[in-house]
Parts: sequence; C-alpha cells; structure tokens
Amino acid sequence: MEVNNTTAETLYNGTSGDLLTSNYSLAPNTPINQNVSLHQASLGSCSQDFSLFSSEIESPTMAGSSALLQLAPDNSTGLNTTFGSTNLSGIFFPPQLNSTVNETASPELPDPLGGLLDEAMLDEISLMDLAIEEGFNPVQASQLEEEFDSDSGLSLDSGHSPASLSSSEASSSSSSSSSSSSSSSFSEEGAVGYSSDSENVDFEEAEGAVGYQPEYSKFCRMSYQDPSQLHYLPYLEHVGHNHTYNMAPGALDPEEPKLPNAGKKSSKEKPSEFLDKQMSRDEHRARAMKIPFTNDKIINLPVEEFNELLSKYQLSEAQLSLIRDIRRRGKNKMAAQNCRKRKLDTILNLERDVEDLQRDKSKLLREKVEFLKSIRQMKQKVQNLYQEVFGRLRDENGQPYSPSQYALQYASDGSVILIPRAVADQQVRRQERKQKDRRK
DNA sequence: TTAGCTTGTCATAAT
DNA sequence: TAATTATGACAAGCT
Repeated sequence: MEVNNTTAETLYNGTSGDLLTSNYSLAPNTPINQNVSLHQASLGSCSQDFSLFSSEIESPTMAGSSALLQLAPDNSTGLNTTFGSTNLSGIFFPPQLNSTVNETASPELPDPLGGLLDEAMLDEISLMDLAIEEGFNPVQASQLEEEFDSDSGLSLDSGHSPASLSSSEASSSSSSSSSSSSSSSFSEEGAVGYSSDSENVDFEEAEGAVGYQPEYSKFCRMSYQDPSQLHYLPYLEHVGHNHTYNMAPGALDPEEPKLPNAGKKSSKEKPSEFLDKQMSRDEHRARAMKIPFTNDKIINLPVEEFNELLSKYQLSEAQLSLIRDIRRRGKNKMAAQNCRKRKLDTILNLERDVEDLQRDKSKLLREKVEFLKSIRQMKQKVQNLYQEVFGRLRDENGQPYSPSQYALQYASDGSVILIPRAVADQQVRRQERKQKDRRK
C-alpha cells in the first residue's frame, strides 16, 4: 500500500450533476486531502468470476463517469505480486460498522472477501473433501471431474488381472508318479499354469511353470504341491494333504494303504508307505483299476493326444470312466488353485489401492489446510489494505469518511471508488442472490 | 476340542 | 456339442 499525493486527480473522478455527488456531498473538484493510490490493490487481472466487479455493480456508480471517488491504480509497487494473478479481485466493500466505532481511527472492518472466498473457493475445496470422505461416490466423483477437470488416474489396477491361463493346458501338474515323458506337449515336471510368489521360486524352474504370474502374494502358497517334491523339502512334508474323504468304503484297491496316521510321519515309516500316503485318491484309484498310464498324462495331455492314448489301449468302461473323472478332477483342481490365487491377488491389489487412496486423501487434506491458511493470510492482507485506504480518505472538510456510510468498491477496470454504504450493501445482496440462483 | 486355514471336489455357468 | 475354464460352496484334513 502506497500513498501517493501525485495521483490526486485520479482519485476523484466526479462530475457535476452526478447523482452520488449530489446525494453525498462530494462535489466535483473537491480535493481529497490525501489521495490514495491503490495500485497495490489493483487487481488488474481480476476475473469475470468475481461478479462483485461486474458491470452490474459498476453501473450505478460508474455510469457516466460519475463515481465519487476513483482510486486509480498505477504501476509502481504492487500487491499484484500477491494477488495479481489470482482471482482475488476483492471488492472493497466495507463492513457495516457499529456506530460506536471510532470512524477516524482505522475502523474495524470485517473481511471484505469473506463471502467470495467462502462461497466460491471453499465450496470447491469442501466438495473435494466431501468426495474423499464419502468414499468417492461415483456421481460426486464425476462432478468433481467435471468441475476440476480432474485427472487422478486412479484405478483399481485391472491390469493385474490374470493373463490368459490357457497355457495351463499345455503345462502339467506333477503327481507322485514319476512317469517318463512320452509327449512333447506337456512337461512331466508339471506346472499348474500359474506361478505365483516367492514361495514358488524354488520350484519354478523345476516345474517349468508358465502362465499367470502375479507380482507377489503373501497369501499364495505352493501351487499344486507335488508330494514328490517333499522328498527334497522335508520341512514341507507336513503340507501335503491327502483328501481321500470322498472315497466310498471299499472303493479303493484292497491293496491301497490305509492311513491311520495320515499327516503324521512316523519315524518308522518306510519310504514306500510315505509315497503311498502322498498319492492322491485318484492315483490310488488309477492304480487299483490298473490304468496303464500316469495321471499326469491323463490330466495334462491335449484332448487329441489324450484320445489317441485311450485308443491305444483296450480299456473297460469302468476304466474309461475313471480316467475321464481323473482328467476332469485334475483339471478342476488346477483351476481351483488358480482361481484361489487370482482371488487373493485381487484382494492384495485392492488393499494396495486402498492404501494409495488413503495416501492421496492425506495429501489432499494437507494441501487443503495449506490453501486455507494461505487464503486466511490473503484475506487479512486485503482487510488491512482496505482499512488503511479507507482510513486515509478525507472528505472536502478534511474529515474521514464514515465506514457506516461509505464503502470502497473495486471496479473491473482496476479503479477503486467510494460509494455509499447502502448501494454497496444492495449490490452485495443482489450478488448473493445471484450466486444462490446459480447453484440451483 | 475347537477354530481357522488349506485343499480337493462337485455343480454350474461361461467360454 | 464337447471340452475346458472359472468360481461358489462344501467337506475333510491339518495345525
């Protein structure tokens, strides 16, 4: 704020016959004791958004250059550095002061920008905050997007969706059998077409795993555990479940070992008994039915090769039925494992997304606090500026203007004018009505 | 003994 | 139409 006595002419722009002049005893050519340059407050870049500066406001006072006072901006120092590029085209509407206020001293002026900032800017911030706190209602989110041209880029990372698992068709699962390879179309080492986390790393090469490979999965366990692998990893021996519950009594081969201590490896247990325990129900069945090829092949051979294989042998209807069941169950087992891994990975991805969103929310809230702080400081500066300017104005008698009767108004052309308080209040009310209507 | 977890299986729908 | 895949539900086994 700079007081400049050389700009007296610009401070007063009244003309004879001016309505306000006549009404408020500010005759043209009446010198103002201290002309105030409001160049620092000249918000030349004020935007049309601030409707208080609209022509509608100007009209009663500026029409016909009849403003009582025009505090023209100049180009010296500037608040422009503070406000210049913003929309803080503050109207210097003075507050309605209590009549007891000492009018000559710097009057206690309420926030001249309060309405504007609260209504326009803070509403947007609140809307954003609401959207965050309410959990991104799609409607609100889209509104936000429209309003702020948001480009958050948030997504649920569907890119993590599993790749085609069709490759599992060409892969194989391993079983306890260690049959020799007779087909080039699948790996005897066995894989489920789904390789997952680090827990599988030790097996990935051996299993020749292909297909879906999630980034990581703290939940994912060994994929399609091969009991035969337990020989190499004794610490995992306890993991090998043997779900033979579905077997009808007597359905198994009489030779099939009973499992009185299933899951508890006895130190006296022979390796062959342990192997038997690791065999699946279908493997026991296949052995009981004397199926002439391995379950690996039954499950993993492509359908053409599978049918070819069947045609090479003279198989009974019971054997064929069992083979088809083994194939169906084997494929479904792998499918179930893949399905579960996918599900867990989806959960992990969603958890990660939630963490990301929470981080974003915290960041936005921090920014909001900073903005509010900044806005508060700017409002205080404008208020101080208003008080200083208003306090320096003098009428033709050298008396200060009463804040209860006059107000400063900042016009869209950068000039500042002194208008009657009643007119200013009327314009404020009109402006508020307009804003309300616009919201509807 | 019980709870929670894992895994295999079935049924069914989708591909 | 057959084969395969995906997935919810259920049950058994394990810790």
